[in-house]
Amino acid sequence: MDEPVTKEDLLNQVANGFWETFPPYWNMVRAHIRQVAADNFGITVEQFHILRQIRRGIHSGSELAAEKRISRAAISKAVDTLVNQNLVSRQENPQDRRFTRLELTAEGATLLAVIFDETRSWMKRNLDYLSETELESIIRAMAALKKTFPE
Amino acid sequence: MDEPVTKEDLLNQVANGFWETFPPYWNMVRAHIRQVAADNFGITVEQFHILRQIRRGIHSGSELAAEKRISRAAISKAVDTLVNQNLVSRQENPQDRRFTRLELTAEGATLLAVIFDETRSWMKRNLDYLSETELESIIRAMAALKKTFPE
DNA sequence: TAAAATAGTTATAATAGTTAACAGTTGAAT
DNA sequence: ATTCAACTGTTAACTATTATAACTATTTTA
Repeated sequence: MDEPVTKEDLLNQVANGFWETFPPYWNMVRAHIRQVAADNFGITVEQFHILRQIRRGIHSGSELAAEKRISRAAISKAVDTLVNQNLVSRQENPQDRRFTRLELTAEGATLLAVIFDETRSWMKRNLDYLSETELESIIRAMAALKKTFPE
Repeated sequence: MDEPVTKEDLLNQVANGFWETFPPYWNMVRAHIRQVAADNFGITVEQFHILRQIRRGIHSGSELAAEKRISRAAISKAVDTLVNQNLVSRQENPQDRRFTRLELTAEGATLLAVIFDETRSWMKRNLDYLSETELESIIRAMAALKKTFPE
């Protein structure tokens, strides 16, 4: 009677454990990004996320707003500052002229790659304390979590 | 040669998979909290986190600031609004009068419990699509991740 | 006991978000 | 074909959140 067996038990364990795991880990990563991105490149964590989404293939403001769940107006202003820093370019889309296609500039792509590399190294150093079995469970957990995303 | 075997491979899989998993999941949860907390109770996600930390046993502003990695001044103002809403009380600490001990009021504790319950139900509905094996891998992954936290 | 350190607050300024209103563009229903 | 609805992106006005710096009060330490 010391092992959880029912699915209900497992669901409760995940729901309860969530708060002690995800927010602290996420805060830790954010703090690292903030340090690397702000101290070395003068961009904020939020700007980093916008650059990241553009690299992922999200090229319109509305999609960015939906992804980050903030207003289009807020995205418009945030993109403004990235364009002023020459990290992002706006281009008219001839197919549908309502859209403005956002692209990383060469400078933006390089900056993002540096931050990603730095963060990957830091993350790997951090995870190196774990066993191969533990790493495998994290990989399986990530695959499972993706299934719960909407749409 | 289609299965990863070295630890280096596993570390890379975790570091690369991170971005497609943690930020979207965290955004999803945040959006849910925002909806429940804002629409029903008029508090923001950040205020919810402060209430949550106080319930966890963090009772001073400086500790809250360190945990959330924001300034003491910002915490002071955030606590102000929670006190004005009668969700948190400030009490002088006779042992060390520099400190102000923060406590949840009865109203604050109730509100927090309602949001937690609601979020747990939502999270469980969401995770219900997963198999027991998948849920177990998430539980193991959370335990592993905790080991990487500092201090 | 004087000096350094700590907790918390206030004032000011910058940043980032919101809603509302608007212009331009596209698609769809008559 | 034309009008109407929907969508994209922007601006304006406002609010909220944060940081920095200066300050008070208190405690610790050298």
